[in-house]
Amino acid sequence: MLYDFDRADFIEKLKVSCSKVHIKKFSKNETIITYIEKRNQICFVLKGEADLIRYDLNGNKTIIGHFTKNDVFGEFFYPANTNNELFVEAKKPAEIMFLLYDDIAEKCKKSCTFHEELKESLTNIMLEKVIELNTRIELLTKRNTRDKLLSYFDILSSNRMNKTITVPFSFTDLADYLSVDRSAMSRELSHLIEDGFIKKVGNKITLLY
Amino acid sequence: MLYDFDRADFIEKLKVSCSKVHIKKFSKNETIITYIEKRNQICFVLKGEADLIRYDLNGNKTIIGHFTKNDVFGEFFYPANTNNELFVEAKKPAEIMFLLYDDIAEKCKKSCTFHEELKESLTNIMLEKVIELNTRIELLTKRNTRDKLLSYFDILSSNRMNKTITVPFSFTDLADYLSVDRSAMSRELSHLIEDGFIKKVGNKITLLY
DNA sequence: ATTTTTCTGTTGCATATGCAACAGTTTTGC
DNA sequence: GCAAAACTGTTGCATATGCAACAGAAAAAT
Repeated sequence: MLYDFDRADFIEKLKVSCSKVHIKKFSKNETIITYIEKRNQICFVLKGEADLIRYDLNGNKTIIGHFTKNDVFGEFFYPANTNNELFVEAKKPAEIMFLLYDDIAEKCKKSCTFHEELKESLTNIMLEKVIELNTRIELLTKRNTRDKLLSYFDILSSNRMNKTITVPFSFTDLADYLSVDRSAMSRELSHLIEDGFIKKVGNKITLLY
Repeated sequence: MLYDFDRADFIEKLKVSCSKVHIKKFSKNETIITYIEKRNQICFVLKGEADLIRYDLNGNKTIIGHFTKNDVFGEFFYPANTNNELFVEAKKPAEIMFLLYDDIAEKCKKSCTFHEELKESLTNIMLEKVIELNTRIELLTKRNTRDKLLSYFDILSSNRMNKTITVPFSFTDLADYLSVDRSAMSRELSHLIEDGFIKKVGNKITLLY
């Protein structure tokens, strides 16, 4: 069944048994890929963390996605006609595995022992990606900063089944992720504390409701 | 190659040769599905138009997605743990084809002549969905209403390769789609006209830049 | 250990946005 | 064909948000 898919297991298998992949290390703040030409590239995070970042024409930065171990990204998943500068940057020392979709679809047949399984896994990865993106859309469609913050905390909280969560961003980056001004978000965090919705110690947030 | 995938063709094939699908007609404003239980349902628009709608706890309406002929939707693509009321509603008289993922993955083998192709097509559909959602995220991360409107018009314009576009929504619904207040959006449209960015006749918009 | 850079929480101010209300128009339903 | 409902553009007002600037704290670089 689809929802039992074990991505960690799949990535490990791919790493050891497919000759078409290659792996590269990146130090902090290094650019992993830019979104301009490799229409069929798929990337897997083996270690570390990375952000998908956009700068628009006004210089506003937006964190489109935040990726950690076993997450997947790449231009393969992105519309080709975007006008903005897009790139993925390592936020912590990272190890990334690269793969071309064409190698799965066509040429890999001889070298991989689990070619069919690989193709099916790709479907699973897509599905997870779709769900991840729909979650993000739910966040971004909230009408104000307060609701964005609360929704974001809610999602983290229910994922980890814990009322206390550790924000995996700096608050500067969280603002870019929620697509709001940093100082305005900071102010709203203070209000949430005043109003008794949350408790905040460093980057640990406890939901009080 | 993946980017040559012909979804219209695929849907037609599925319709005539798979015994597992069923087709149903809906009149305007009728609810097609609610997102609560059918975790593996996939829906195809054969005719008409439909919106994926969310009402949050404050009663705010958001149009999460807008679907026309050959578009795909369904709870299969949505995170299970969402707290909001979600449903798809026909905006024009619609004909929808329903399919369960499990039927593709397992049981369909005997009845469908093109089972393998079907599975591969599903990957393509997922990929298109991912790209569609990433486009939507680009829109929603714009910091203000003006940029959202211009981005939205840009996307329509480049899709149809025409500086004049027909907005497929009422302006009321467009506001819900961009996740902004209707009157504020209306005001901003007026400013865009004043400032010479666009021309507007009814629901036809011409980009002047 | 020391310097430099980044992050954080604040605040004052300008402005964009949300909200409510209204009237004119268009669309829908009967 | 008529009445009801939905859509549209506008406005006044309250407020949330963006923007700029600042100082102290924390983290990174040397």
